[in-house]
Amino acid sequence: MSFSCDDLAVWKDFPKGLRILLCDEDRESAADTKMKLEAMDYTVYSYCREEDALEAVLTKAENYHIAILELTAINGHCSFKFLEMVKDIPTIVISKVHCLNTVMKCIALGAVEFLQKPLSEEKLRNIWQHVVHKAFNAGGNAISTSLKPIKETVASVFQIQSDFNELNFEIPSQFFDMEQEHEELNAKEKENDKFSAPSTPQLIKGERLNEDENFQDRTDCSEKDCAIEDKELSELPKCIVSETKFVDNTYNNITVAVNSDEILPLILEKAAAEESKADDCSSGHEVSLHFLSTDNVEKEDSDLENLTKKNPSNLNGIRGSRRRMKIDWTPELHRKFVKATEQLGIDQAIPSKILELMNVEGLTRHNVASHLQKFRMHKRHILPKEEDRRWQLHTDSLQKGYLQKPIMAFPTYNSNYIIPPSQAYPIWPHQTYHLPNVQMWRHSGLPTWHPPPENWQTKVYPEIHADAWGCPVLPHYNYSYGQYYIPPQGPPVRNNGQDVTGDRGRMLKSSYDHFTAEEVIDKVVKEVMRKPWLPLPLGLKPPSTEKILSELHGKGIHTIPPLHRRHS
DNA sequence: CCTAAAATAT
DNA sequence: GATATTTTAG
Repeated sequence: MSFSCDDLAVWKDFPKGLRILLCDEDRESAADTKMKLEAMDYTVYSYCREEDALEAVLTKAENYHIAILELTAINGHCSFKFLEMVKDIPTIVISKVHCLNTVMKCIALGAVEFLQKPLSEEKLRNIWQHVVHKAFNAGGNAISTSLKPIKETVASVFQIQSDFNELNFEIPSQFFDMEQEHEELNAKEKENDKFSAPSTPQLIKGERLNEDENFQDRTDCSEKDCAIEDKELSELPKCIVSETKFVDNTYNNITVAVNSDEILPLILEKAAAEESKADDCSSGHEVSLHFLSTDNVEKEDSDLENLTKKNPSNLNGIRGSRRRMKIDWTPELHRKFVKATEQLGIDQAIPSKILELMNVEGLTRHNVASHLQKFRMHKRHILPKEEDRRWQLHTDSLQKGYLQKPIMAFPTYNSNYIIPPSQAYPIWPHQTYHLPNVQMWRHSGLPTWHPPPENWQTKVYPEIHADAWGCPVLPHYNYSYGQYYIPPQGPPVRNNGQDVTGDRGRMLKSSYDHFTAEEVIDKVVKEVMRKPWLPLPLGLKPPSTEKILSELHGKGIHTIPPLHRRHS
């Protein structure tokens, strides 16, 4: 049970009765702290050993609203086990240690605050705010009601960057992936300004603003004090360190594009959903990024509680994850990508340029590079080398031009044909379109293979795209499976609604006119190979035994084990 | 900065 | 288990 806004709403004399887990090895200070807290009508559960505290939390996390953990350097080393493991309870670290590195690490590990011992009543008084803060962030009412569109969000992230320079506070570069993280960190600063987080005079943020030295130079802490050395800090796994940036990253209902599998993606996705709604209305069709998250927007269960249940892998909380938000390569986005790629031509189509041309907010070069990689692989798969070669032998010069470029040919843009926006893309199946449907053949309007029309290159069949990534040719399939017949045009063959193709046929339904010929073939081949026992798709004639045998013979296979002959 | 390959997430 | 995307490494 995570603490939510609802809980807060019914809590009469909040924060009285706040349940605090206190873990301090120093009995004296523990007692002192406990006393102070109890004076404020907090309920304190005190532990001396980290292990005990940990066990208590892991057993019954809902028992505690907030944790106060003392960090002691033993032989110059601190244990961060608690911070590492406990993710769903706001944890305040208290310590005598005060070197920035240690503080940093704690924050990186998700601590909501770092308090210098000895603790004063003053420092402890406002710790309840962390609980509230968490409740707000738990996806309750406040958040769901007024989400900003993601575009704005992202935009704000970028604008903020300029503020950053004024801070004079540099995060060691090893902390961040240089592309965007700075912006994200900054967003945090800005957000903080808007809606101040619980803080005490010694909050890190304050230090950042005032400190003139940069982080690396900040080694003024004595060796004793500084439990963690720079080296160790720098060796912190990025995944952990990068979490720094989303500590307290959301305030109020404003969202910042940062990493978190839990809350933020949900928010972002909602925002994205809202935006796409808006897009539907306006025909302006700006491409925007859609971030994927683990959880489904449609479901309105945005409670942290629910979220955390769904993701038991990490010990939950707002600070669970590290991965960058996934980008949903929607058909629209992909279309932009392809367009940019086309425009650049094969030589120039590199991530940075594509990115530039695409001009999509928030998209990174990495994203593009990755997509490009996939795109190329896709091509490669569709036009395997060997087939490629064969193909060349059997085609006229017109086509050679395309195919000689081995794998990743970027055909020239075909100006003779204007692709209707509605049909031209997506070139790939989108996640939501799901699987190959063999019956695509019926609708695809693919030309009968063998005699390609002379104007092959310029003629575009209704549902074939002048795909940027290769000629819409179907070489190898023809080769290995023999001829197939597709009604050259006209309405799809329905066969009186009867499903001649059995199981394969059932997969019909998606809109295959979104696919290129290649893709259709690719899918069919895959499907057929996956379930060879099913009948071939309508119009696809199985190769004759003779053909197969001679083919195998040509490949040096002269004997066929009985099993392989069962169909003959 | 680019690409390929490995790691992860879905 | 396959696929999509991110991260890492060269």
